[in-house]
Amino acid sequence: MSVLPTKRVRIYDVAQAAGVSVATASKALNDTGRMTDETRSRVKEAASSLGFRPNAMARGLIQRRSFTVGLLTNDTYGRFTLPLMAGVSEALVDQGVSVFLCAIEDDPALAKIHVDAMLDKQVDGIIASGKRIDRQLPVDLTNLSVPVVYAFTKGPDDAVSLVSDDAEGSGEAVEWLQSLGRQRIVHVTGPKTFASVEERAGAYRASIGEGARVLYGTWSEQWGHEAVAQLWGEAAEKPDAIFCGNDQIARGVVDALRERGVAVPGDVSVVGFDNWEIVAAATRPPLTTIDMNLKELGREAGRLVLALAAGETVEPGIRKLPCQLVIRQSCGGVPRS
Amino acid sequence: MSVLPTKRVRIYDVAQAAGVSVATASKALNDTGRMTDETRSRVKEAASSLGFRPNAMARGLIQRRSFTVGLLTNDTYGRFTLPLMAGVSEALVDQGVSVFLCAIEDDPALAKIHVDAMLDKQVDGIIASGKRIDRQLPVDLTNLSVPVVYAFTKGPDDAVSLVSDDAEGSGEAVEWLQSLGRQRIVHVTGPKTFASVEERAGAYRASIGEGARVLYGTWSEQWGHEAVAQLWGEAAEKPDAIFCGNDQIARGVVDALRERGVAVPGDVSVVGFDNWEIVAAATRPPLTTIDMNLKELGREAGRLVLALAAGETVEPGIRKLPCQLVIRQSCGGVPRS
DNA sequence: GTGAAAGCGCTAACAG
DNA sequence: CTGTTAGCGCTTTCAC
Repeated sequence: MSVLPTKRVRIYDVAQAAGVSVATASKALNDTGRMTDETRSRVKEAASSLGFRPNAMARGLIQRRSFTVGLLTNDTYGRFTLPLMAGVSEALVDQGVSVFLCAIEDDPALAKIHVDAMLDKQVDGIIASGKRIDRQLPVDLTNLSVPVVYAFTKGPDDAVSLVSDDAEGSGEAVEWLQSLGRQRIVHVTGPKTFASVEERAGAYRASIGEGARVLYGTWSEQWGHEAVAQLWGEAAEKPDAIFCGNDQIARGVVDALRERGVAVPGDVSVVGFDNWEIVAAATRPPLTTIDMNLKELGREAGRLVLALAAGETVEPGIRKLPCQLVIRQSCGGVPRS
Repeated sequence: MSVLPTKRVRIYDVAQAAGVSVATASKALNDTGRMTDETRSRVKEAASSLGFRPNAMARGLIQRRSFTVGLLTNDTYGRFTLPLMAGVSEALVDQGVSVFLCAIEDDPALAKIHVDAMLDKQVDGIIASGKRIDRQLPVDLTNLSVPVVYAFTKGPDDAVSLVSDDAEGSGEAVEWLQSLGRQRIVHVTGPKTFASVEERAGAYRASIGEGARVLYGTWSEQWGHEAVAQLWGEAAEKPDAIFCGNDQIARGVVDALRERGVAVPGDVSVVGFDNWEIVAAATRPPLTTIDMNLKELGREAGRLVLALAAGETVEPGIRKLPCQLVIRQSCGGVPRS
């Protein structure tokens, strides 16, 4: 593994090859300054034939920006962070901006190390993200010298924040169930302590009105089973649809229903939340669920930090991005055009 | 969202505050050069009281290194990349090295853009990783000017590569099953076209000897169900253990067995592969499985790329890192001390 | 139109 | 022991 001593070609070499000064070369390559088209293209040709690539550190030192942003997250599992990261990266890559991924594991000390490292490296901005919309990361990101955008995590009130619109997603789920003719829709969801749980439940109640029923539990398949046992253990008329707080619960519900001989979607329609592929697609039948559009959220976060970094003013506050119904087979029905 | 114009404090300010020259300040802070302890600590105090943080770009420009490495991956799902990334990051964070995450989605053009961007940013090294041990990334990383380490993806023969030891993991699984007294162990795995499938199957056959039986299929729960249908549909004596090629197959197998009234682990023990938490822990009963120690693999990759960057010589070739049996409940038995 | 010179913030010789 | 000097590779006034 010896590294060939291929000297990097500097702008100096390009200038020399093109027979101009370094200053002119710089201007030619950056499409700034004034010069004959001939000179400009001669320099550009020299550059490309030499394979010149500008040293980002030298350039950054002057321009005081690094074409780099940091993505801070405590979502070790990556379930939420990964699509978000993909979106961020996608929005930034053609601007030449790279992304530092910093996993901080809820450890304030680690978080500080990462933030300091990013600051030292002169990141143009930071995107803070997490696994819960209603929790802050264990680090103070205010007064940083670089702009911060909060995505899928709680930030200060005067910050720029991006979250998925849980209420809207919940509305889509219920609406779909109703459009399929379902009348007795129960909501089986996670712990009351999650803001998104209450947000989704609230929207569910608002859509259903009279007869709304919410069962709170944990974010597990296990709870899906228990909820079904509870509902089907009652004397009352059974639900004909169950809207679940996430895909794991939904999978538990579907499995439990099948084990009881209840047909899904024949007798009961089930909707999940998250569109976590590994869970939703493996369920029998595959889950119709709500996708939070995390990738789009990431893209938007990327665009916003960049705008902020460029000095543009961005209205602070919480932006809610719409969710999207993903139709598979657990409800019956076919995708709307 | 206005950015306060907090001027960054430069080493110049520290020097002035401590009443020394910039050169001395630099030496004091980097613990290089010679000077009285008094001077050194006076400078350090000045630095910390001013909240001085060196500008990494300026430093990098001189030292020709950026304290940054790039992690290239085509594993969009993150199932393999995330633990790996966590390991890389963990190994590097206290060396002050940050990680660029570049998701390239099997797109050669995108890959090139990312590689170029990393090179422009003077990364100290690149770690190439993927979702398959036997496939190369769609980009040529040879002759780069920075060291490259391949982790969980195929690299050139003379490169430094890190993979999990599939054969060893397979051996651990079979050994565990045998130590539990299982006699008729069948291997249900993925497509023959995966090198890791053949590697695991080969080791399985070697351990079992006479009576080994391998069923190839797809990496899905669905296939787990089908395999059980096939095995239990035969007249022959049933297996008393099934070693699966991954956790999804194992979950399918366990579910299918339960649906047939076969007790797991009472009648049949099941072992998975991957230790993908969301699958392994949600299976009823939770899966005993083989963990590929991807995080450790990431740590090692981080260490190696840094060593290479520091000019150390690292023996090229493929390093196989051991897997680890994770005992849950699908086999019976209790963890060995 | 083009180039000489200054300098981004820091480190590394080399003097003193 | 400490300070002066010279850059790292690039962009950017400002003369010519």
